[in-house]
Amino acid sequence: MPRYDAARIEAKWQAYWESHQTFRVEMDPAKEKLYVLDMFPYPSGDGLHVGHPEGYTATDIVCRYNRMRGKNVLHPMGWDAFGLPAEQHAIKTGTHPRVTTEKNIGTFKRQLKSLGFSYDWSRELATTDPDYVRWTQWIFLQLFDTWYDPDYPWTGPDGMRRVGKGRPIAELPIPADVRAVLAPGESPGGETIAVRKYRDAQRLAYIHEAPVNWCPSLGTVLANEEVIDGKSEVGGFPVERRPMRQWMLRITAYAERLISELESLNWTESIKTLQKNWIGKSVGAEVEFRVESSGLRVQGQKDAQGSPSLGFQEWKAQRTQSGFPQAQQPGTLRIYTTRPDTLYGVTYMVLAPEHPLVDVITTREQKAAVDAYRQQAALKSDLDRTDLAKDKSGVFTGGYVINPVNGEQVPVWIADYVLISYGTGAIMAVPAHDERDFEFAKQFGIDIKPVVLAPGESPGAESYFGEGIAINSGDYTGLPTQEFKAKITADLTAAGLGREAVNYRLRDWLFSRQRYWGEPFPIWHELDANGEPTGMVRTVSESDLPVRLPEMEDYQPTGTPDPLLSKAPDDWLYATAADGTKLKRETNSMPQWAGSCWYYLRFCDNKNGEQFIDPVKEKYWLPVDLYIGGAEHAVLHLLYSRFWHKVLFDRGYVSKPEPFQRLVNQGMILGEMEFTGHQETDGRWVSVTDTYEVTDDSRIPVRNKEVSASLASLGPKRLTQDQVEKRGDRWVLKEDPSIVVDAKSYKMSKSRGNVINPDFVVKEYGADALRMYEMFMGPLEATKPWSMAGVDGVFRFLGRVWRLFVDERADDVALSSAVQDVPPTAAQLRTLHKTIKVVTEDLDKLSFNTAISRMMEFTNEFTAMDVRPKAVLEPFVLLVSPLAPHIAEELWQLLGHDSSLAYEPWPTFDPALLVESEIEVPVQINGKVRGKVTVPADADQAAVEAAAKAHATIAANLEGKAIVKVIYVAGKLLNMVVK
RNA sequence: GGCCGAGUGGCGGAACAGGCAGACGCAUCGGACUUAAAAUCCGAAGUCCCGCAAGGGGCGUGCGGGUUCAAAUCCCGCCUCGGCCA
Repeated sequence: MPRYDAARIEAKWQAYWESHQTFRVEMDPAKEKLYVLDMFPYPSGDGLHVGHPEGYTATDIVCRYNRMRGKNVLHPMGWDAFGLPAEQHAIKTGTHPRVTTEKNIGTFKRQLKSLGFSYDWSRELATTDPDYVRWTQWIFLQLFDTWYDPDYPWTGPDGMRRVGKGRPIAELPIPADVRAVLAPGESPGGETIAVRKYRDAQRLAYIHEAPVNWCPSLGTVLANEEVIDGKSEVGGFPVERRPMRQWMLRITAYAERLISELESLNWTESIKTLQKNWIGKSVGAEVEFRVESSGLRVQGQKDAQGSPSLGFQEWKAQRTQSGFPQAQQPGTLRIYTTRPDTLYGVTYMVLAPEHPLVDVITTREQKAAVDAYRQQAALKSDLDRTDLAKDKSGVFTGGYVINPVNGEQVPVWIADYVLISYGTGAIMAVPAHDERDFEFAKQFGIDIKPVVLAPGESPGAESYFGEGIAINSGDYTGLPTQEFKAKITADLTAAGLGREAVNYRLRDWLFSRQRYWGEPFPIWHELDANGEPTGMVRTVSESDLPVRLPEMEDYQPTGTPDPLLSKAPDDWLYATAADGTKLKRETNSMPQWAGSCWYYLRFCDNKNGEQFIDPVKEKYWLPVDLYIGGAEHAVLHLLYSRFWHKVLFDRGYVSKPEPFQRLVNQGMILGEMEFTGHQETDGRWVSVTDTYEVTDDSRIPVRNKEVSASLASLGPKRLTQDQVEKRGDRWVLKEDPSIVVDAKSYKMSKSRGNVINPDFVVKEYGADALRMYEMFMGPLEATKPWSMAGVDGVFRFLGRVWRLFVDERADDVALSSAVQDVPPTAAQLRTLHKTIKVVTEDLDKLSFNTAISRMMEFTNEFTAMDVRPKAVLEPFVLLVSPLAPHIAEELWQLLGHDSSLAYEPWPTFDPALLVESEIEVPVQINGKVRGKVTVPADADQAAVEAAAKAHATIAANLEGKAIVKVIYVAGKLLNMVVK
């Protein structure tokens, strides 16, 4: 009984592809290339999830289809293998993370292979491979060796003219005053400490003392996303803000290009918007306010120009001459604002609590309060500080500055709603026209001074946050916001008091982790005679890469903010340079993002021992033509890789400015739909809409979704589909339709117990059925719920395809007698060619679900036929093959072919064969379909009209009415408007 | 609160550029095959009303309006859900 036996067929063909190296690919300049990439997975201990094969199947279909279309297809797979879980496991069990990782990779690889994906496995790589780490570190050295010159005009290999380029640090001009600084024993013109420091401060990879989320209880630093309400997401332990020495990557230098060069990419607008919003460009102005010189501390202080403290007017006069300085000068406060048009409405200033000027400006009387506030603010994360819903807090410093436009004295506050990392870390507050300033001023009783009038309004409103017409603004009064901004920015620039400034929400990338299981930095710190760091660093030479991870005695956190690698053995940690300098290794490690930033490059040339990629191969394979992965990486991963790519581009290592030409996010797969009822302890059912708020001694019925959280105490109960039915737009209990139940699909999660294991599906239904189902569920990009019954449905379809060819009642697997070498009929040819057309067009659109529908229709039609011409079935097998490759190969072989169909030419359709001789035209009266008429395909309007009038129902509808108008859409529809 | 996306039968979904709403699949119901079942094959089916029936009619794409001969599709105003950001 040769039934469709997925297990047998799939094992057979997977072995065939492997032994024949069917999908091995090499560069071939004679052939057009196609690079199709999946976001490689983190090999977790849980194994593959049904969400993974969704994207992988989509890319695999595209690859198999395009191979048949003659493209040279690169389709690799690898592992994003550094990551926290393996290290957490090491902390618990002492198992080396590499052991855990390799084991997990083994599982993932077995699972992926069982799905029959046409990867070129010879290109497999893991970010943890020492050979890969070597080049990740090498790229880090390029970042370290690069500074961004924002004014450099150049034309790239892509032919585009740009201003701004990442250039070798050796080309960085050293200002004379830096060159002039000589430490004892240094001679002019050499590599002085001052020059080195100057360079280090300009590099794309630089060391920065930055406040981070330090969680003492967990012994680690946490990412912002891992901190909720000032507590660790895991365990709920307190988290401190604490400044730590960190490696940063200067991604902000590329912010503008990361926005503008999105333009040419074939990504959905929504992902582009997501990236743009993340980068968050704003154009405004920097303005300097003079610190009031009557203040105690400022007295006698010298200002920037070296002259004794000047009065406000003299200072202004001097500024008009000198222009706006590059950096904030002593005796002034520099702020960033997006609304320079509201300068006349400033009633106070706010410094971030960490702002260095706080120490200078705070008066003796206020010092205690300010110190206390700073301490308290240090404990909060940026997220908590800017949360709009929270009460505003702040303290007056006692100091004042002078508003440059009107000479008014303005009090200076500190408040944690201003972040040190955004703009200049200080703002001018205009409570009348900024929501947060308004809330703050209300709370502390500060003046509110309206200077913008909403269009069409009359004065009187206390606050207005939009654009409008200026009032109470000196000579600027009457100007619309946009004009005002432009004019005052120009005036401030001319007066040396301000300048236009662009700011980004995007921050430089914090690139350090205190973990073991990550790439070590190829960096040495110089030590002085006492073994203390001098602040000078040097790089590990390229020939000494990779810097391997040391073997550790254990993986327990240090209990201090010191990275785990600081516990490494001394022979790893210390060295002496050829010049006798004592060196200590950098002990931070790189974040998981690092490895995933450039894996798409290495796939093109994964065995190269000389270079991270051969430029010839880079030119041939890049960019990635189609990149598919989850939307959770829509921002960070894509932004980071684009940034690295652009640096490599500027430095001449890659020839294309962008790595991923087309990007598609697959939607999330939810668990099966669940029906949940809620039951009282005594067994009575409670409607979801009638939940009870449980108070101390009574239950108050409410009709309020918000309290559904309290349902847990009432005992939610899973119901089966036959216990419920739909009434209107809600689901109710069958036995008591007054009880409304919940009907919802949830995210798959271990705790909910609704996770589907692909191994199970493959075992029960086969890989082809799983692949087909994943594609048949709905559009690739949509979120959609899993349904095991749906898997069963496509499995039955594959069985029908099987029986189209194979007689199940025969003893051996052989072609059915219905499959004959006879010429197809015109109708059969039409069906075939229509199927070829639809499937081809759908695959081009990644519209897999409709392609499958069409194949089902084909199958249904031919199942009914006793004679099935081979000439029709053969092309059909080819159409099926990208989606269900195993069964297709098997049927192809049954049809008498002795090699894989993987490179058979894709069937083409003949439009002439699609033409029908007769067509059915729906006939409408006043836009409502009243009947259909069948006419020859070439019938003209008159013929269709005549046929329509002869139609009984239509004739009845026309009776006694006058035809006012007739609309005829050729071959599609006839609409008669009657009165 | 802001930005992006989505709401179509019992369920997943289809409908190209405004032209027959519900393709295809699941679940359901009926029939055939079978001693019986499974499997398979054939068929019915948005919903309400009229009719013995063939058939005919009303209502229908989250809600309310609008444009049009014609709206799931375009416009205006809402509601709900999802994602991202705050």
